[in-house]
Amino acid sequence: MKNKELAKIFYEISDFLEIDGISFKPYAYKKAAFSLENLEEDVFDIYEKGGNDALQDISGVGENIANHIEEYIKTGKIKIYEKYKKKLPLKIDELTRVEGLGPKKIKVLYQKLGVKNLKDLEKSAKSHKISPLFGFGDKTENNILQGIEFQKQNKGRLLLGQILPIAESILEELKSLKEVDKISLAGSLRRRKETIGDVDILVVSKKPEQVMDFFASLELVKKVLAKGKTKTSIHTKEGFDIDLRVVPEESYGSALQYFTGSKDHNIITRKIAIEKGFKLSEYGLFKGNKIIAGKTEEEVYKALGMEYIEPELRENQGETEAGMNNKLPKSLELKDIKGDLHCHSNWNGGENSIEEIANVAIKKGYEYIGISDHTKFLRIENGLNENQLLEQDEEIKKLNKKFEKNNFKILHGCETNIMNDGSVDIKDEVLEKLDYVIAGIHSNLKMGKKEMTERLITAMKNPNIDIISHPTGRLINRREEYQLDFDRILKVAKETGTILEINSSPDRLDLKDLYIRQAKEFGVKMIINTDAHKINQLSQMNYGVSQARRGWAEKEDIINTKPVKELLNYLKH
DNA sequence: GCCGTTTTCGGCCCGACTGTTTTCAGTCG
Repeated sequence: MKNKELAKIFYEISDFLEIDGISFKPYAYKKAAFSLENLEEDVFDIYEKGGNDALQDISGVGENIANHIEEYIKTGKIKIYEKYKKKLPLKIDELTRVEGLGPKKIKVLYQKLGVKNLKDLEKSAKSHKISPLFGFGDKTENNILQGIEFQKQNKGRLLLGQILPIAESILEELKSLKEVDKISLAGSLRRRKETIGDVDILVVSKKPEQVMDFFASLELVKKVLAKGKTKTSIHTKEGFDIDLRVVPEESYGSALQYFTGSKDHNIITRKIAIEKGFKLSEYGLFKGNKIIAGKTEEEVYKALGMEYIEPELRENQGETEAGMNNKLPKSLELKDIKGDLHCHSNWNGGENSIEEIANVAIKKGYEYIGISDHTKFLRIENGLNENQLLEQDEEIKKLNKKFEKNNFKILHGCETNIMNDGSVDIKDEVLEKLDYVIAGIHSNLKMGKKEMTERLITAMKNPNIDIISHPTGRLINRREEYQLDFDRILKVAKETGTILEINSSPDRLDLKDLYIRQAKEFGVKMIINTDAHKINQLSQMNYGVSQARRGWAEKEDIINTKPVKELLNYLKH
């Protein structure tokens, strides 16, 4: 699929144009890149079927960009992109990822100091060459250094949401081979960790050579790093590695247990085995030379004297002890989710109508869906004002009549903005009329800890605010959480009956696993929402569910596992 | 460079905040 490659190029062209001080064109390229990125169909196929005209049917793609795409399909290159790369030989994506650095600052840094990449940037900042520049200062220099440090910590790890769909499609391809008897993902991907270093796949096969040959010739392979009978490693075009291992049938379970990890979990389980007079390895659980378990994970855990431990829990956070005392959480499943209360429609910046969203929700088997559009402070998302919210209410009432026969209900909410003082940007008398209210922080993210905590607490004390969206504001690999006294937040959430969101968006996953577990211990209720801005994002619910599982949450902790009547009981009004 | 119930040109990308300035440019959501 070349869509992502092309999107990346257009994003870069957009940055180049911005550096050149050209207005509006960068916006056009960004829009086209965004469309391509989210396109379901391969742009090559679209071109093959309908030519240049079909390309221009893609939203944000006109004559010029269609020509660029055509040029790329035919020659593998785009001239103006090559020209810019020569003129400004910069690692633009690397540099713009540093928070506070945009195209204009990058241009100055390149012209005055010859900064081309992150390494140059760090060198210049450390030797204090940046602060004397016009328009820069001590604080900017410091922020740059902090930004670089943050990026370094996250190096080489991609988001779960980027990798899982690719890995699952490879899994499907391999599964279709008749030589493959059993197959599973392993490693951090199977544990649904929020970021993934590389992908591990385990296979049982009597003809490993054929499986390895097939795997090494997959379309997404950029380079084969190693290829043998039991292990093949490849580097993908997407920039991550996949290891495929073939293991004997009789030790499939112990191998899966071993390669799923985590490392700390494995150390603990091996210690437990030794205490019981066994030896645990990827080849099986042994008593002396005799194998006593290994075919399935279940029998391995059972032989070790514990309940089966779900992969998401295997982080050495007390799961083995809980497993021996029958105290593991009852695992939450995607099918337990009965609705999604954080969805944006085309009334604000979203893409689809309320009716379209409702129809997808019905198809998913949901009992309800909540529409929670942005409100007026967020101009760029076309946030709604009081009057528009009331108009929207009328539309939803009409639609609800239509959907009565489906036993399905649309709930009307909104996602208000929490201002600096903890108030929100919609009047209480309108909030009162809605089924529920979500409130979130979208501005002034760098407040001090005390102020930020007070800001959120004031919002939670508002009797009209039911749910706090993405409570800690992090963007994985890109932005730190707000500074918050999270214990106080949990205390006030419990006191006020405020629900905390587990946002399923793969770059948020906010609350994170650790906080989910804390919230559960505090008795704070949570809700898993997708924050979908278009209908296909409604399918990202699985990421929120696996995050909740990693946080030991059970059905009773998550309010949208409840039917609509019970759900409404958890809200404040 | 794209787009159109404002339709082939003239809008689009607004407003707050930060860090730098001393009236504002750059960045972010």
